[in-house]
Amino acid sequence: MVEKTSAVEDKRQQLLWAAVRVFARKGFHASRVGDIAEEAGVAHGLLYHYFKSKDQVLEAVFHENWSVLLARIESVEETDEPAADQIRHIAAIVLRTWLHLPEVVRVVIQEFGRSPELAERLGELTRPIDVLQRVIARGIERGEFRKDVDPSFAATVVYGSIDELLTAWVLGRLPSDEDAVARAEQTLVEITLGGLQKS
Amino acid sequence: MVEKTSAVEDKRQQLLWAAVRVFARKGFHASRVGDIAEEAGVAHGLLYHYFKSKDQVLEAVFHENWSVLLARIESVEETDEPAADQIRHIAAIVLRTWLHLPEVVRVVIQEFGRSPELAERLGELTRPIDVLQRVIARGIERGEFRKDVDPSFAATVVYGSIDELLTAWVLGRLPSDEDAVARAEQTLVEITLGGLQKS
Amino acid sequence: MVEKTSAVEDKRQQLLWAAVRVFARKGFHASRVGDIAEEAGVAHGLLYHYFKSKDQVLEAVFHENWSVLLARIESVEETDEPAADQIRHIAAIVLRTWLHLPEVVRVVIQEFGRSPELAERLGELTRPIDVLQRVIARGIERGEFRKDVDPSFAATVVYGSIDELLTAWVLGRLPSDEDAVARAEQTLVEITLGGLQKS
Amino acid sequence: MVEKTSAVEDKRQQLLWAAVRVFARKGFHASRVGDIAEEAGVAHGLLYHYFKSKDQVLEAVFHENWSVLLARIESVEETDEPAADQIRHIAAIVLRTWLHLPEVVRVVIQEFGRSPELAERLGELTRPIDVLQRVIARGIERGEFRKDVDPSFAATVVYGSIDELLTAWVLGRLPSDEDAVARAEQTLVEITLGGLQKS
DNA sequence: TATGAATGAGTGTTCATTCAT
DNA sequence: GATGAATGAACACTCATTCAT
Repeated sequence: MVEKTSAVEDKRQQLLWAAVRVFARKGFHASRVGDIAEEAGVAHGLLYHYFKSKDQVLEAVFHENWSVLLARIESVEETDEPAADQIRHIAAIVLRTWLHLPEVVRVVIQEFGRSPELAERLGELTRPIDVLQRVIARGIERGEFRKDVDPSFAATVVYGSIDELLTAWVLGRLPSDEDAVARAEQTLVEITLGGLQKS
Repeated sequence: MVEKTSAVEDKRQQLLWAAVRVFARKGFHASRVGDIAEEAGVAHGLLYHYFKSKDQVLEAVFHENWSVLLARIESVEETDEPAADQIRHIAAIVLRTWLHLPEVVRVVIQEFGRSPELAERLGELTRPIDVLQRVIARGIERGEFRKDVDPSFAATVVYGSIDELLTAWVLGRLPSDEDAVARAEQTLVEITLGGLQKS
Repeated sequence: MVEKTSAVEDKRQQLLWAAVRVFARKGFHASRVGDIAEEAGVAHGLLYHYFKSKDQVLEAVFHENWSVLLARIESVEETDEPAADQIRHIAAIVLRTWLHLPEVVRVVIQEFGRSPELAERLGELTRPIDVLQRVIARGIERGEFRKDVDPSFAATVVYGSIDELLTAWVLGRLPSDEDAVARAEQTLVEITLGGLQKS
Repeated sequence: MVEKTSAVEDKRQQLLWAAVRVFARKGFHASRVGDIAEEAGVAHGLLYHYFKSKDQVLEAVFHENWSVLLARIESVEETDEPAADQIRHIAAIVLRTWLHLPEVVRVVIQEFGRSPELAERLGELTRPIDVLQRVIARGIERGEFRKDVDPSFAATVVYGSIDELLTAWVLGRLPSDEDAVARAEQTLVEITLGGLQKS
């Protein structure tokens, strides 16, 4: 019975992974439902057993990957580390996802970054920024950060840096091997927290 | 004759502006030719008098907006100001363009900043991020910036911050009146150059 | 064993009743196999254990309901009552079936009464209208009805009246409680016969 | 310019007539959009210039034919003829439509008669019954008809007779040449009124 | 029996593009 | 120039039917 259930879940997952790969390769709009089914090795009709529409597949790709990430990001908030370390951890969580699930990151970055309507419909997209904002606000309160900085601006800056790094990797503009990722994480935190200029 | 020409240019411009607004709202792929024509208040057939195809409209948006912005950004490189000021000016150019032409900024960032195909097709014109990278590299050479930071990473961080601010404005997540824009510009440069942490 | 068999019949009957209700509501063509199964509370695959196809379900509805009604109608023909009473009885049989099995009556009238293809496929079984026609013809022969009326026209008028009453009930245009049904039966016969009978 | 407008209307009308012919021949559900376009001699895409969907074509077929009929039926009410003549005229209007527009009648009878949902959506379908009901009610008031008959039942009987005659013609169950139509009209009124009128 | 996953032919609909006026 | 009717390739989606479990 366990096998039965998992077999069912398998097909859904197969389709979802196939969709991620196809979307990552050709973009959502250029991907046909048949491509996804073919990639998954099933008839295209089956896709409609598990998803209501092609759009819903994209949403599922998002929800079922992003929500995991979100949970992990939000758990960072509960630690009593210094704010700087919390930011470091959040950056690490997001950036390392690139190493495990590059296609997912590619799809999220390319499709959601390019469609404001879509991004708005899936409001959760911005929740990492909210976490960052709270972390920074607490850092300011505790005297760990400068008082003259607006937490919402600062959070936007940090998140934007993370997002842009992923974009650079997706587009192949920056090296993205394991080593480079580790260095990027380090540099990102150093710059946003310590600044570029000599102090 | 001047009037005649300018009248002609008017319709073309109307279509171009309409395209920018529509692309900004829905993304290029999800925008239909009919949407653009409707937004411009003309029949959709007219679009094909001025442009060869929908794709060509996007290219025109690119050439006739991006290149202007880019020229201004590149002109910053030629000054002999300190790198910090150059970065400040580049940020100011982009962010203030928001006040005049928010949709143009949005489309440029969204479509051109994230599409490998487009970049290829349009001949990989220089991107602002490249300008930033050169400015930072020169800042390091001249001893104005820390030596232990990779210019390409640093440029990504700065550019990402700008991008995310614009995104926040587009989506209404942050205030974007003239005052807020001025403060954002200030904060952005302060953080990326000086860091969040107390020094 | 009886129970076993009846349990089997139960599911088949459930499907058949469900089909009748769904057909009555949406018409045969617009009804999906899934609708029937859902209405019956079983998996749609089960339908194919009991019926070869969706078409066959309709045929079964026909054979297992229409023929019963028809047999009762035809039995009226065998009595030696006056034609007027025979018509009265036929109307009563059909209209009162409404009280017990409104959907069956509806489907029978709707689909079988109006579909040339079906009539052909099902071997053009005798229709109530034919019974009425014979009854009226005999009434004329026996001098009970006016001689100047074509029995086929007259039968059409009587049958049409019945049909339209049922339609009005199905659509809720006329009251259809037990009392109203009794009165309708009375009025229908009075009007159609009032004209047919010698005055 | 008149020609231009009429040419445009022509294509819409061409499609509408084509739809009527195709629906009459194969039934709505079995008719493909391509069939209609082919019958009209245009590309199938054009259908969507003039109609929102295949369903809407059916509705248009109905509205743009039935409403003409309705107007004529309702105009009968305004005359000060005896109720019997008014009924005679209403029957004549409907029955003679068969001679001019047999396919339209066929479609209305077969599709709307078989789909309660559709019939309900297009409530106007029943307005002839309402007219008949008012005519009969007035006939009773003026002492032209029996007082012991419910006008709504009586109207249903009369309308049902008309409807069933058309159905019989559509299905070829009764002769429907010009002569037969004239006789049917005569007989129908004789029978239904013979019963309604004081004897 | 009973389920519902799986199939795939069939079809409605969209939309970039063309073209007569 | 300007319009919007006309085209048709391309695609998403449905649903009757089959079949492994």
